[in-house]
Amino acid sequence: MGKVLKADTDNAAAGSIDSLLGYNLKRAYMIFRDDFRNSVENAGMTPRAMSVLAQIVEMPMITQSDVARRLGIERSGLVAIIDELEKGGLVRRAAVPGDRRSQALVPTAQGHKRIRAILQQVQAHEANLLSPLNPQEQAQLLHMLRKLRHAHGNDSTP
Amino acid sequence: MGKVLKADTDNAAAGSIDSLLGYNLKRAYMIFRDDFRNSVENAGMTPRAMSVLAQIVEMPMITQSDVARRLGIERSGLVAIIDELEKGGLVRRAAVPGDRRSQALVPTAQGHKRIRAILQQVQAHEANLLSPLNPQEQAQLLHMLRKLRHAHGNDSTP
DNA sequence: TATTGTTATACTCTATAACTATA
DNA sequence: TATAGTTATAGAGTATAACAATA
Repeated sequence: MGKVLKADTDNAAAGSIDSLLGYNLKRAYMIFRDDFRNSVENAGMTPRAMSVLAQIVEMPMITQSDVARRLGIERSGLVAIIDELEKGGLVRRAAVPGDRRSQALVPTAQGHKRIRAILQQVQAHEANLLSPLNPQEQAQLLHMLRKLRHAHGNDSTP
Repeated sequence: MGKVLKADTDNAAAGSIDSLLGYNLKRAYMIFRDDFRNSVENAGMTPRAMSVLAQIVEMPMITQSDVARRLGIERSGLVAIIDELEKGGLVRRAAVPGDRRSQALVPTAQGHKRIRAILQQVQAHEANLLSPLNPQEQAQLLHMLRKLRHAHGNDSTP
């Protein structure tokens, strides 16, 4: 057969799991997850709590339901995370004028400081993990993952 | 500020989780995992069982421990999976001449047939999921994920 | 001593379902 | 009736620790 796409003949038998994107996504994800566990998570912040805090800092006064939708997770799972963040003084629940059902989430000064520090730490770790790829490849990888995600909708189907 | 890497200014505030590779890897992985659940897994094959079967087909007479090492999972978790595959007539345990501790794993004719069918099915689904990326991008994505994985070692650190 | 397969166990993550108070 | 937050519960997925047989 003729010249197919280069990556297909890279290394592994086509028709094996090594040629499946899903499998390779999982393995790559595991590399990053494990590293996270050995660094940031030991400092008492789970990946989820981090993404939640980041979301709140990015959009102050966002409601819990909206955070859940944006991150593609369940509302119910958020409660404990917000509790924890609030207990740590990083976030507080505030009343929403005009809708007494909702709780708006506001980052504290400490929350701002904390997410900045964590993001820096994670970025440093990621730079390390990504060092096998050159800068162009790193940018491409990020670009394509984002493109995939946005093409499939930011929030999970309810 | 000057022109940085294109992907960095794509869409989201740099310094948010949307610019983290780990986060985007997870979200992309979730897209593929969810699709798998709604298709192949409903036909009675988990992602793990599939990767194990594929591995055995690719390397007949591989031992359980070696499968575990290659897939980056624990030996203990393999037992139930092999039991299941064996019960389904896709694989059988065989004695290893010269080492009575090991169990070599051999695919049956049915096992061959099954993994071929499943791989085809998964590839079709992946082609669909990947359609937002052009063929070159798809190849690049696969290439970089593989590169990452192999750079960080094929097996998880014990 | 180290390794293989195995079992039993525990833990993490996350989803589901049901409730309440609002709208 | 639908939505927000909450609670309790259950399930998947996976790791850890220990054990017997064998090297």
